[in-house]
Amino acid sequence: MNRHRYRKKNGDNFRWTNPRRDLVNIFTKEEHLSADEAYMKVKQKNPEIGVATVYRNLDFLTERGILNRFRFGDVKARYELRDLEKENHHHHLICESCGKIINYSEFVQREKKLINAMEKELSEKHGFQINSHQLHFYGICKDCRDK
Amino acid sequence: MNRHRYRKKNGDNFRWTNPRRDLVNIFTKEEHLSADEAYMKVKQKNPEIGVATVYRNLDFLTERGILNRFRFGDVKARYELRDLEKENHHHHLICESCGKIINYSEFVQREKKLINAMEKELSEKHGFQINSHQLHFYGICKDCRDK
DNA sequence: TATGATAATGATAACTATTATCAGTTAGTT
DNA sequence: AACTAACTGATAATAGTTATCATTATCATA
Repeated sequence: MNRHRYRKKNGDNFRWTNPRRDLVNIFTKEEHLSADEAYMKVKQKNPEIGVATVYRNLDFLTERGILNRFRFGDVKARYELRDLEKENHHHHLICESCGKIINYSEFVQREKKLINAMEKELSEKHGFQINSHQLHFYGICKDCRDK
Repeated sequence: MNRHRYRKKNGDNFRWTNPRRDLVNIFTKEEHLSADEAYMKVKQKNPEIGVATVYRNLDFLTERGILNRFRFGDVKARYELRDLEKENHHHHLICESCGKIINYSEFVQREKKLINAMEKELSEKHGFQINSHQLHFYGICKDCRDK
């Protein structure tokens, strides 16, 4: 009886551990952290934690659809909480000078129409099943321009 | 006299060397190569070449606007010749299963309108000077679905 | 055409981000 | 309480890239 409950609750027997909870908490406060940045943050709460655990759990959370993983111009991967509500759907402006990342959610409505049409045509034409899309703008942010 | 000619010809005194020529040639034949893949290819023509030279020149060519550098889901960077003519403007479908990259150029007209509008508004609102954009679709390609 | 200046190269060491291994720990189940 | 499997932290290993440095190649001028 409990067994079924448990199984039901978390699909394939994973455990909701402290490192996982901590990571998610951190990403509710700050976005676009890389693995090492996230590692620093968790360490403040739990100094015992190892890097490997952070990497493993960033993978874990990404696979489970809790985090999004991005690779902007940088070598290192960056993460953010997945936006479950459509209202939060957004894309990114990336500053090529300082690396700053800005979210924007303007145009989501207009974009959605186009994206839907594209997904339809592309899947028909290329037999490609589209799961997600990323629209990135690269350029120079205000601060860097002012300098 | 010669001096002026020379200076004029190649802005800040770079030299159009064999490794650079070879790399560009390779990318006219094949796209989306990573540094190590490109290295293998140039080596066939010039076995003396070193990896460092390849990395350096991929940077060089990217900075000079001759190549585009991308980072798809993968850690490694991939390159393609920059499309100078508008007709070649395209984006990418990336298979999350096998890593295959497909170019597509459908919707470029419709997209352009939206992108222009976005660039305008985003630059006004965020003071961000946009230099380029990338639109990537992630999903599963036909071959992988059929398996 | 010799020369001096400097751009570019190749070998290799160093570095950064990430992944694999493994023994020990923890949590959930019986 | 005992068993099992998930998870952890330490650490070694790997992959991709960058830095260093001595040598070579190229061009502009003497």
